Amino acid sequence: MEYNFRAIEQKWQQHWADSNAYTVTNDASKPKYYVLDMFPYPSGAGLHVGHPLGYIASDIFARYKRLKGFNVLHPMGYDAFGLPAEQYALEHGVHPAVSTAKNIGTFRGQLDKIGFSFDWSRQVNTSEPRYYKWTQWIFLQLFNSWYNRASNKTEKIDTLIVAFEKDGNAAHPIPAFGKAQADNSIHFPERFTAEQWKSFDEKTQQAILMEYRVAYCGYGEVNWCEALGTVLANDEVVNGVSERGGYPVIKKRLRQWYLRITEYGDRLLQGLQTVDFSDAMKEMQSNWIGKSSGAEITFELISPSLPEKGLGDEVIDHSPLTIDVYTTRPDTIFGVDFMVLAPEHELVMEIVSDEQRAAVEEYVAYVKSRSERERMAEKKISGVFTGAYAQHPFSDRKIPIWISEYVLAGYGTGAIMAVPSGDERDHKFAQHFNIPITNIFGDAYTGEDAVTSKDLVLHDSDFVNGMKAKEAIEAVIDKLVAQGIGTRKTNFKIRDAAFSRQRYWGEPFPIKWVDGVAYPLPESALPLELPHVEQYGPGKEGEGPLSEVKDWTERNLETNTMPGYAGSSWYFLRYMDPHNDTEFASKSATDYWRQVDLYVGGTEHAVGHLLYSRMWTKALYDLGLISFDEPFKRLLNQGMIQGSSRFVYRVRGSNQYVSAGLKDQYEVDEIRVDVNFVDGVEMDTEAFRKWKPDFSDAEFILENGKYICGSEVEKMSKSKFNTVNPDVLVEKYGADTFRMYEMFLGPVEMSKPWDTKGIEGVHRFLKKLWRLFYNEAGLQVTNEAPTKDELKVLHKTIKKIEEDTERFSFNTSVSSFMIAVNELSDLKCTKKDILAPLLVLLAPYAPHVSAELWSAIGNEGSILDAPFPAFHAEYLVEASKEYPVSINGKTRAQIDIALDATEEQVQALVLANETVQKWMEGKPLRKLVFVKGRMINVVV
RNA sequence: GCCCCGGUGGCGAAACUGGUAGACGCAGCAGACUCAAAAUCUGCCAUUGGCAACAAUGUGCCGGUUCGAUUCCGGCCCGGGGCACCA
Repeated sequence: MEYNFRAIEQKWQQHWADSNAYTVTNDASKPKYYVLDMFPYPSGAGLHVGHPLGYIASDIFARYKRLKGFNVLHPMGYDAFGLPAEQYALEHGVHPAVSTAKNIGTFRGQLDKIGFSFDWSRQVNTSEPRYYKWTQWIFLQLFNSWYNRASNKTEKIDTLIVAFEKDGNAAHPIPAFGKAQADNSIHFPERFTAEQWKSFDEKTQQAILMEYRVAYCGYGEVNWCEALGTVLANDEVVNGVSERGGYPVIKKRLRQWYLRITEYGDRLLQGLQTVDFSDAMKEMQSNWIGKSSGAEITFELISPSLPEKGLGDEVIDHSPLTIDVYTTRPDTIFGVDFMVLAPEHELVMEIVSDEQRAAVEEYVAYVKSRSERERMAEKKISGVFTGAYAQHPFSDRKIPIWISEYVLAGYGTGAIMAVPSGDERDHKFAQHFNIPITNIFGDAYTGEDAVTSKDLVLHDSDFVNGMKAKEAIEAVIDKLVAQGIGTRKTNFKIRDAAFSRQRYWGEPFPIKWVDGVAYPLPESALPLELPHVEQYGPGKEGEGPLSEVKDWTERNLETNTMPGYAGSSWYFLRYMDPHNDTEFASKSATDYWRQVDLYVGGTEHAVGHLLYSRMWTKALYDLGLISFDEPFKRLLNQGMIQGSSRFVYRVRGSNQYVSAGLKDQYEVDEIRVDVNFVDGVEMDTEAFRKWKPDFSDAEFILENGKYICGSEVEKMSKSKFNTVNPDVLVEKYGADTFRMYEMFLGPVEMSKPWDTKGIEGVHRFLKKLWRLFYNEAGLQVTNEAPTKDELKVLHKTIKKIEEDTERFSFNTSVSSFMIAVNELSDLKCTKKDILAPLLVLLAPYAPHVSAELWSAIGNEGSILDAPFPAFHAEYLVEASKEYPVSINGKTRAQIDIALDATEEQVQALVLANETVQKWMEGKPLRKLVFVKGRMINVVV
């Protein structure tokens, strides 16, 4: 009987679907295990072989855990809202709801063929009202919350109102004053008393509360993408252009919704220590959060109204202007030679001298005109002196104040103290503008480069002379605090996340505007359904398409929609209880499933999705809605599968195509060809002629009778003709072969180019496995007792598969299966006691063929729930190899031995070993030295 | 520029806390079966020298630690990824 994979796979996929074999219950009696894939947005392009890589890895692991006796949650769904889905719809002139539904259909069909164990009864789709009802609901929780820095927790906004009524905001200063003012006409002080609070009208009170809300609306500099007609979050902008489409992005001041993720910076950083992410991932996240510590120092301005100018009488008697700077190196304070303000700094126009005013205005205008992209592309040194001076806090030096675009308005205080001898950028700036440099590092500073080491003693630095950075930083901060002119300060690079899009295809905000105040809709109004519109392209400047919907604007509803990451920030919770109509997920469900034990996906979401979901989880945790504050316990990043493109070489001006080895003899043009009719590098010239009409009468200049293509590894994409469709491979070799081959390519975490060539080897393995069971005469499996050799093969394999699967080394697992089948073939093993457990081991990797053979040899029950075979070390205990070694003239033997052997077993084995006996020559055994798990040194 | 990760046959790769480097697979070569082909099976397959047994060399390069280094340490070269005026 032949291995008929098509019939087998169809039969079992049907069987498992009909019997709901993958449906899981929230069964608290079994230990749980949650394996999650990053859900896809259903693009219309269809899958290529790179897409299922992570899904196959997670499927193997989920099936493995199930065999190990866990109740495994392994769901799948669709991230259907957001820019990619909408852009696809726009490009194809179809309504996003229609294209999304169609793409989901295609996607599902492709996935089903590969034989995944997803519990589709738990499927979620972020664009369905019954799902986004709860996205909106969670948004309302965030809107109705504030971050209490004192308790370090997200709390209900009511608790803040109570605090205001009692003590004003003395204990809870506004986190970023002015940031949340959507309406510039409302004014309120930064600090207020209880009485003041009570005296404010509703509008002012609401404006104040907005300054605290975790989800808030305000004016801010946002990344505006004209081509996409929307605002983008920082992580959606790469090198000054949009991540999606590569369109230019400019800074623009707009009304925007934000998430106050900055308040969670410290916890997001600390939480990284409790999760199992790769070092690279943790580093990317901590770089993005960008915590630094130092001091904020107040510099006092020297009044420009100097006596010789004769303006003395005119000066109003207010206290002198001050400028706060942030520095991580307060120890270098005696090296301050100038200060620099960001051109956007609010004091620039106040401090500028009359002589410098024109130059400063010109420079500010110039900076404003420059796009983000230009700034990044040409980092030339630029700046202007303001004509103003500040007083050095500890000496009588006059510090000139400059402005320059190298100082960013959005970080720290938007102003710095410049220490050219201790900072590269300050050094270059000083050199460029010929500002004299004070050396505080003695001989270590040569005048060429700034000294950035923290391990050198300071010179010419008054009370910190002779100290190294660490000590001096403390000394300076102490003195600043004592004099009331500075504080210890921590800063974060992370900014609040822009949470609104001026687009159609997203969750509507459950917010209503009344007289310039945002009010939440009542829960009973959820879901607030996205209205159907015909015109869903970008709307008028700063406003989304919803602003064109009359019914919508009449109800004064918010016209922005939520960004793509809204729905994906909590979907892992919905899988736990997907049909719940009264809660986003019941507490009992979230308490049972808790964190995702294994999350599989690409690294591209490092600073977007992963950070946002971590933040949402922390907020929900603080509010008592779930009982864990990190969503993902362990993260596995699968590598990218690259395409391997093929080229032909057309002799210029002809229809002759020359093989790669001979192309240097001609003047040629390089043309991409579809990899699917190239076998390795040898092209099927007939298929090429048929490919496009242009090539139908192509002639070929061959080498050794073959046409050899050129090749290059690049990203897999349709336009490069290097995509390989999994459907084709599944049709030709079967899902089991495809799954195992994807794993066999190399470590999952590693990026590698796709190469179809080797798939035959894996297919041969499955055929060989099949022949252990069946020959021409039929089923050969017997109930005879296995031999020692057969048991050894089995248990060696159990051990390998278990270890390798646990550490995600799926490629070596596949090799181990091949070795096992080769060895059992050599032993002509047909024993059920060996083959049945082997099938269980194989079931996660090649579920269909395993199930077929498992039932063929008369096993009861489903292989999906068969117990994972137990490993017995005693079958492996025997010396397999000896190596004589001479060390320092003494003879030693090294013996390879079973890993799990007990000490007595080792003793017995060593003494029985022939080689050792020979060396010992009757002398007593002196010492056994374990060298490495399974190796021992014998000292005679 | 800074921070990660990697560099092993013709190719994809393995070697888990230092212990026979190249498992397993692809490609290649030789052979068996066959009228023939496919399928299958067997053997060979790092480099150099040799008919051979064998010998020498060999995990990007240079040096170190060790009885022993792909693995650990120091310095360099190359490739991939991330960050990039964050004071």
